[in-house]
Amino acid sequence: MEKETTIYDIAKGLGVSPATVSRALNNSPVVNKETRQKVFDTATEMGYRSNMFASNLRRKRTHTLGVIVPRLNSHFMSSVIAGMEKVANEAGYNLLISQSLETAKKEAANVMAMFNSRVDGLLVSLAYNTEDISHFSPFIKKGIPLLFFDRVAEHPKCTSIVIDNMQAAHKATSHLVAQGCTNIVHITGNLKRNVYADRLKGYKYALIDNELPFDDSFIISNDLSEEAGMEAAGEILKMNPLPDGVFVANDACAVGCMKILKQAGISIPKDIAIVGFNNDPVSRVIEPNLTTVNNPGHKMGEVAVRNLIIHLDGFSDIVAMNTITLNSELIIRESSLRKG
Amino acid sequence: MEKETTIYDIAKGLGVSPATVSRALNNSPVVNKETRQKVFDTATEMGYRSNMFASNLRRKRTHTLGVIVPRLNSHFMSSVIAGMEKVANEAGYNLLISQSLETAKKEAANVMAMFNSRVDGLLVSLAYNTEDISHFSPFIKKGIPLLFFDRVAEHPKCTSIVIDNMQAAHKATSHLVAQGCTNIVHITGNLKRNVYADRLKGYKYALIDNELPFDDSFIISNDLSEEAGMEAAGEILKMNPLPDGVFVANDACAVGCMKILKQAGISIPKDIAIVGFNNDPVSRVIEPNLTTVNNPGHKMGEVAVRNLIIHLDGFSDIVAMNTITLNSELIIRESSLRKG
DNA sequence: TATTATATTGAAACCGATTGCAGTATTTTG
DNA sequence: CAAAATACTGCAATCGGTTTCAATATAATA
Repeated sequence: MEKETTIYDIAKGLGVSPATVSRALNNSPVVNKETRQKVFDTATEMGYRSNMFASNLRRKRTHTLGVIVPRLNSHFMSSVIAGMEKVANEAGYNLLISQSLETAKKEAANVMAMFNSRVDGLLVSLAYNTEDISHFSPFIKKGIPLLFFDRVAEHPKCTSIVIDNMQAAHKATSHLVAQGCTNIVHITGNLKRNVYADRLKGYKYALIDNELPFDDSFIISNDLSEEAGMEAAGEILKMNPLPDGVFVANDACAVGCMKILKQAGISIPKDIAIVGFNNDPVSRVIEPNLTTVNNPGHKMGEVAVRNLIIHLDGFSDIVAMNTITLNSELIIRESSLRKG
Repeated sequence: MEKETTIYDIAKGLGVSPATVSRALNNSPVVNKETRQKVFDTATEMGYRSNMFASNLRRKRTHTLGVIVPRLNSHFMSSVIAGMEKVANEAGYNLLISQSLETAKKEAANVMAMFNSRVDGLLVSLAYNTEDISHFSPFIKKGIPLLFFDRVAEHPKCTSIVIDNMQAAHKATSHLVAQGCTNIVHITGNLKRNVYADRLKGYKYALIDNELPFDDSFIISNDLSEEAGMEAAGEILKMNPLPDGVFVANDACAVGCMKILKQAGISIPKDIAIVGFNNDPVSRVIEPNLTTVNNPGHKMGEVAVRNLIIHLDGFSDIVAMNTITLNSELIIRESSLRKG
């Protein structure tokens, strides 16, 4: 196990000082071009690699971004992460990723771990049951940039990256109405999370705008898992009269719901039209194919990291914009098409 | 932006030396229990957090594991990552994750990045077109543990975590035979990757063991995407006589294949029985539900990281086992059930 | 030619935790 | 009571870059 070469070795081998080597390796303009070239040459020759700890210790920058997500293994989230990784990698940043497994407790623990790892910035999508964001205060106090995406929290110092959930839900619901639905059930998650609260609002306003009654008893709230969707379908089947449309806040739950409805002999979309949310791969597999809202996860990840890095590199000391909204669009498939 | 507190601050505030503070914080047995308690108290009181760079610089350990995967946004891979994250987090390790996007070039770049980040160990699943593993030599030369999972490479110094792909494929194929199939097509990926080569072997030996002919023209090789599956279905439809079974090396491709076959009026499983691989969520959504091999991604991630950490913590200086094989099982669903 | 500006380099002090070695105080043993 | 063992604690070097400040050499200007 040979020893690591350091700038001191390079310096000795070249008869210059470590200071010069350091400057040369960092492309400092003050060092002579020939010297720099010589340094680079011997560096590669000796198999030198920079010791990031020494560097970080001195510079107090880690070039590492923390990411906390509820779960890694959903299509949407892994797309987000993929987008983040792409941009971060290109910009020379590392990603430290952890999952809260949907609990506020683990989220708080992860936040502290990230804090102790001294990440340069933190990207967060909140857990299902996070009540308040006081556990992020170490970051806010220290002025370390904190950025929320998808499941966001309001905070004057934090940027949020979202889609317009209300508008998307409005479109989805209006689409159902346009297809002739008048009794539309909405299945949603924890209303403390903006994404679900906003989708509910969009649903509600769409009904109102279309002069349909809004009825609390048409709202089913659960954890949006596939199993929960199956249970929700059971409830729907008991309703009298039977609803003729269902807008579900994610695709997994919509799929579970569809499975049971189909088993019960309901024809989709003829008896009940269904719209999901996220555009997960399953939405193009279930039969009939699921109408859904495309949630641009990959792009969201890219935008989030790019934004954070720009901020870190000091190019936008201006007032960081507080909310960035990405476009999403309704993808209409057979599960909701009752006309033409 | 208040200044960071260091062990020096704690030392000063307590009238002891930094050395004692360091030892106390690391639970060294030599320091007096009362002293230790006092150190811990003032540490929390002053809002101390350890500076990992200083510590890493001195100890030459990063407590960070590198992970390189082909893509993050597949169900299998995100499950693996989730499992890894769980174990790593519990053991106080960080995860540095990057994706090769299935190209050997980016894989090599990521390896170097990991090397320069001085990860304590590296976990890799190879890219689609990686030809040799010479780009890992910096790790091997330096004796930094390198562990492959799923898509592995043979190397005397590296541990591999896999499932028994050959056996799984053998079971899958034999199952098709047991269902009365005699003309079985196999759709596979790049045969340089063990997973696909082994699945092909399993398919082949199953045919032989069941006294069916093995025919090269029944092998379709592509990139296993859903689109590729659709194209493959086109080829299958042109075959004369029409095959009565298809074993596909992953679920996404199997799904694409099924879509086209169904469109063409083929009845699954009556005309053609189908088996996939991985047990992706789509396999329980497509109709008929897809028979597939359960690939325990989450567990694979857990085992990989646990193994690596045990190795790093020096508990298994013995001869590290070279291959760990996890169990997988065939999950039989309607897409292949022609009897009983 | 003397003076000033410019270019390039080096010495040494950091950054913050860890650890070998030595020192002191207290307790145990002979 | 002296000698030896035990229990803590502190000093100071170390890890490997970065950066301030001063020094020297060379070129430009008066």
